[in-house]
Amino acid sequence: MPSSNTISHEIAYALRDEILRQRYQSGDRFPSERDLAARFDASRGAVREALSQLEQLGLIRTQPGGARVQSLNAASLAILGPLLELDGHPDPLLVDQFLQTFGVLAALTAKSAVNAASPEQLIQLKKLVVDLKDQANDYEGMQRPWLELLEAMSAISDNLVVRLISNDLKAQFVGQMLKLGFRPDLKKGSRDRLVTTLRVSLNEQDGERASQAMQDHFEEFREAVGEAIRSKADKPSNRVVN
Amino acid sequence: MPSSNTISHEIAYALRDEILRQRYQSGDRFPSERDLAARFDASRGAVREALSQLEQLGLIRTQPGGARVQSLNAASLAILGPLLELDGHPDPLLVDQFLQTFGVLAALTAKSAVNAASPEQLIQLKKLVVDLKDQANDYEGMQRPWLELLEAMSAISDNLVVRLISNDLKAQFVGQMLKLGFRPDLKKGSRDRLVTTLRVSLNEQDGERASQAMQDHFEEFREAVGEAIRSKADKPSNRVVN
DNA sequence: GTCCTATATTTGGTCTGACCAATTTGGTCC
DNA sequence: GGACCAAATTGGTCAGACCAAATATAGGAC
Repeated sequence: MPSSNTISHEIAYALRDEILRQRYQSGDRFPSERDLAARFDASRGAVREALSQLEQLGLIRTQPGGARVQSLNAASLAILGPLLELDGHPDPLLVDQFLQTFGVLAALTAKSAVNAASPEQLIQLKKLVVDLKDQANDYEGMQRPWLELLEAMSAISDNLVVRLISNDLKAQFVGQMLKLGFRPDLKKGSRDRLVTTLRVSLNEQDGERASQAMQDHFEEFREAVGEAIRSKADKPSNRVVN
Repeated sequence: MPSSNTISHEIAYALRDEILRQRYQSGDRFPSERDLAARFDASRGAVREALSQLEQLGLIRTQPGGARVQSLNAASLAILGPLLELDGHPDPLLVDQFLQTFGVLAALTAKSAVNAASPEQLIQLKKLVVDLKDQANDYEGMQRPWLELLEAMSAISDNLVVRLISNDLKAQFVGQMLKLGFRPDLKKGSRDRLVTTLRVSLNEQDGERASQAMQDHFEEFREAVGEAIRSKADKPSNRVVN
């Protein structure tokens, strides 16, 4: 439950949690800085720095006269991580949406990468795909070449927009998953199919096909994760909506 | 140009600009808060709030002993906007990447929305598609129903991850485009094709087809924007003096 | 009673100056 | 040259104060 070494981060963490748990309605007045300083037994400066963080997250909007809580839908992408760890276990729906989104971005990356790759880069990618196939079946052993392949494709496609999104997404999601010791296992058939199709697409430099392979693969992965989550937590989750 | 009413925002703006212009190398020491306070003739508190913003953007990392500049690739999505307006005119490559990314996300939204829509929602969507067709040819007149359609689809598909990404993306990109008085015009044929295909997909509740239509439309839009930028970029830009 | 306006209060934004703890830095000693 | 220790630097926090914008309140006009 920790989240920081500094007081301002602790305050920000606590307040962020309250907002994410819908303790305030969108549009509500937020407690004044002086009240918060008293409540957390901190200085107004520390509170202000915490509020500054919440403002960057798009959770509140400050203005002389008072701060107000904003709609969650207007928030920044950076709240995904906190949202995922709200109740100690990830919300299945949110995880599903995450994977779906990450899937289309990965597919786009694959398409661009394969289409734009130089001959040398094609060779590099082929090598990584082989690694993917030869790798052991344990989770860590398989995860590394997989991430390497994604990273290589990302570097080749050189799409800063996708990279920035992936930064945020990965930082928040992967971190949460690992923290929970979460290892969905992917059926071997799915991986083999991916490897085969990727190989073909690389040989023919057919980005569209690579994209499709990636998309299909993520689809299967998504289902595997969904099952894993369902079997792990039967407890009802209170998803935050709207 | 300035960018805010408060001093801390102004400082953050200036420093962000310098970092984005590669004035510092990744890993470099950042000037101390006291130095910055002296330089901007402001209090240390105001500087600290500015640095807090930069930290949220992932541009710097602070620590007792000194702050350091981080790699741009590790930054948050929120730097896209500032990056777009760096030299007064948007970087064509970045704009292209943006539209490509936004396109696949819009396609995903369309697929989910059409597949998940209730009968009433299908009717609503059809209505919006008709609006799209009937609308006048001027830019503002066409932009509204288009945004309304996207918003409706986003609400129906209810994918918080995509929504959050789109928030950041739209906030930064659309704002920049409008600020530059940028109105790429889309060939009428492209719009008609989109309307027609969307109609069919709605009638048959075929998400896949809606997705494809969206994707194709964005592709054409992307090319139109590319041309518009190229034809505009000939004018000399008013560079900021270092 | 309702509506509008002028006033008082609350609130965010900023400043000054101070203290602590962690990190750097620089020099010393081996 | 490298390991080690002391001093200077730096970020994190606190306290109290002032201003301007926004809000809440009281009062008057209808």
